[in-house]
Amino acid sequence: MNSQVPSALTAFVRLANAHGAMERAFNQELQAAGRITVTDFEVLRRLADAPDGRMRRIDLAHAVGVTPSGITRLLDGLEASELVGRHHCTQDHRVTYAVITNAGRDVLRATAATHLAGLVALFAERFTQNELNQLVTLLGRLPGADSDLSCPAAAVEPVTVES
Amino acid sequence: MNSQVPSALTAFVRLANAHGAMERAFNQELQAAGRITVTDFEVLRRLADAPDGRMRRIDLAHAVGVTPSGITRLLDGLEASELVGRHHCTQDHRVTYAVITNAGRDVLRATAATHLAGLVALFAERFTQNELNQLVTLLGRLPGADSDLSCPAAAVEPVTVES
DNA sequence: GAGATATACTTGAGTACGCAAACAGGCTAG
DNA sequence: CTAGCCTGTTTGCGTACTCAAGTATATCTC
Repeated sequence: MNSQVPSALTAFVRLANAHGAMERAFNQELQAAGRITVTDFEVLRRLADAPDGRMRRIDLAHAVGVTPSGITRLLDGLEASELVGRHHCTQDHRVTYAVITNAGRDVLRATAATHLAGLVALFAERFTQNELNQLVTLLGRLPGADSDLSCPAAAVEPVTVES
Repeated sequence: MNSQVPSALTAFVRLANAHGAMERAFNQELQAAGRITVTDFEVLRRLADAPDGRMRRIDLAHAVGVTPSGITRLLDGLEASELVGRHHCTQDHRVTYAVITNAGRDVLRATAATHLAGLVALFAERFTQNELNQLVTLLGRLPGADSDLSCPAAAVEPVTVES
């Protein structure tokens, strides 16, 4: 194992371990607070921030970093708990929107308080604001980066949630 | 969503997305090269680097960031493909070691070349050596950090792999 | 306007974990 | 020496995805 390798490997391993540990911790926290997972939380957050509280499923999938089939199953659960609804696009019948419901916003509010506090505390304990910013920009260069698509193709038609 | 929060949240989201994207990419690469996953690779690598090519299962679990039950199932697979064997500790009958086999070392060699090259390339494309070091130290402060336990409680007794 | 191709989404089957509980062996205190 | 606790491991059961393949719908080309 030659001598150029180690830092790249270490970076990857640390990334993986940190992600695993944090995800596990936050999942428990969120499970306790509102019976949702970290990914569910991300979905609700994205929807709540999007215009009209809705997004195309595929954009949502991309935003939270799962595959199209992943978002289907994920939303299956959230639809079953009535935290999001679906809304068919009248212009393009291929696409359907995921729409956050009032119940969804309630759960988001209820969980956001403790979750975000925990998140902030975790980072505040270990980094100065400066270091945190550095971390964010460095992570942003990695593949799969947020791409923070500010929800294109939304805010087009009136919203009517079904089911 | 108040104004202190965003960088912590962004850090976490980027971490998650980067990890997901990289893991998926490397999994495909490794699957093609040697029918193993990223986690399998990590296990083989750790074992190969450990004295006598063996580690206590629980230390291994911690090192690669899975739970004890996770390591059991993970090693089930590697044992089935004869890439690792097991070795009972004669001093403490609770513990059993995972031992890398010759076949395991072969697979590791075969996959390491391309995998590590890919890893290095990925980082080299995006970061200077300096930035990479920064990233590594910042990530090292996150929970679940490597703790690089240099395999305590190993190198004690003669190794005899069974089945 | 008829294919061909691309996009959005769903479904079937499989996998890689996790948690909680069970169990076995070891350690300590009386 | 025995009762209680701690540690290492496995097992049952559940879940959150993945990939590959299938179905609609849209778009592009001639």
